[in-house]
Amino acid sequence: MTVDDRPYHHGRLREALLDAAWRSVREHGAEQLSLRELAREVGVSHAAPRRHFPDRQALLDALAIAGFERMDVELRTAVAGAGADYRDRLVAATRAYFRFAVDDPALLELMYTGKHRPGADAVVAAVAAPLGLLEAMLAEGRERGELGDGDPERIGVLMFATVHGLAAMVKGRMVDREVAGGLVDDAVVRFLTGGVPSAAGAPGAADAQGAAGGALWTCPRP
Amino acid sequence: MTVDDRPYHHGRLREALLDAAWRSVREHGAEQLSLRELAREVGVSHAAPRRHFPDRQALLDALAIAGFERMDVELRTAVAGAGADYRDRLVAATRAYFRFAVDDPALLELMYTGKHRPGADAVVAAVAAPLGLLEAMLAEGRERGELGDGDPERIGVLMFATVHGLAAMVKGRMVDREVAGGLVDDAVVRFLTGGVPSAAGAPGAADAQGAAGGALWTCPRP
DNA sequence: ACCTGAACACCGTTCAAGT
DNA sequence: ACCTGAACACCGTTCAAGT
Repeated sequence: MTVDDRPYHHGRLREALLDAAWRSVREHGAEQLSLRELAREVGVSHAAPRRHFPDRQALLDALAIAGFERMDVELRTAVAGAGADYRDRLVAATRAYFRFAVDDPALLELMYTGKHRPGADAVVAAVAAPLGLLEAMLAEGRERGELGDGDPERIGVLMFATVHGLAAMVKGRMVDREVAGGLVDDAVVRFLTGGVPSAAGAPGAADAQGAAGGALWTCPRP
Repeated sequence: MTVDDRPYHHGRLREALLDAAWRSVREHGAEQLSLRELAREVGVSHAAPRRHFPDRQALLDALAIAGFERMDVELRTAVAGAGADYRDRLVAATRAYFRFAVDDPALLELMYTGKHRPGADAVVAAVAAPLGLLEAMLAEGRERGELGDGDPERIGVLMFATVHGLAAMVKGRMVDREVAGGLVDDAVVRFLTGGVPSAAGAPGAADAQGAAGGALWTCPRP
């Protein structure tokens, strides 16, 4: 894995630590992350990380910031690749958020818990980029007359809450990923068309429900 | 605070530990909880908790179970005190969940992370009670014809996602509690009437928005 | 400039021993 | 039956010292 006998003496330690930390958080959650284990994994003394991250929280903050940056890239890439139609691009954005949240739930949690910790200004600043995309898309929808009589800000908050909440339910094993994904698509379309998200059968959601035909909830009920 | 010189030798240790743990989690989160500090606080040796909780996780699980039980009580109390009208009772239930989630976010997180950990059967079982209430209320709504043409199961999942998501946004300081609470009421009513939750002005939500008049989001944007 | 090694104060867990 | 005290292996953080 290493090029020579002293692999991390030349400025790659910071990146190597972030890389190992990301894998550790992804697999075991931020709570389990151990600086000493990270240092061992990377082949460096336990005090070495201190040069790059003053303490454990600083490393977690850096990870959270990188997470928001990656989220922003993924959202914008998804929107750019969705073609010209406004609704397609909005669906692509919400799908990308849902996918990010479901694929890496521990990172998302780290991002939000890091954000509302006092003194984490850099983390708070990092959230502005992806949030700016949502705002821009809703402003565009308003201009295009795609939002009906709805208030763009209310639509934005409720859309975020719905997608975020459905992702949380998938994380908590209350609904299957595919079912929740179908509900995301459904909800977004209906937020635009003015229908209620709860009615059956939306453009792209039929197949997600279809064959299974049974219960939506996956948790045991009385 | 104590009756005599040996205050916790007679079976009250378990309750005292859970009580201290609940306060600690509520204030600093589950991650920060220290068994040794708890034992110190309660006035007992650091090994004493072991008689009642085999390890740290067992104490957290007991706390999660107690959390679901308390949630169930609060939901049912709220519904019972809301009068006879179906919609009032449904709004009362969602308000109670929102209130629980916003008032004690660290406990809620502990409850859900504890739930989807392998081997936590007792925690999984405890979630059935409050979820049963939601299911019963939607079944009643269907019988009463209050759900329009919507599928009760889809309405249930989406309502849960919306309320849970809005509570998460309050926790993350993305929206104010009052604004989110107004959106909860609004969304529930519109899930029933068949309107879209995003449109402006719902029965009980006007005042929550009103005076402030400004932005719904409370986080910095570009 | 970047990393090491020893030291300090904490932690969860275990286990023989006390009452 | 319930609790104590010592022990073990970990942890984050600090700091003088090495290259």
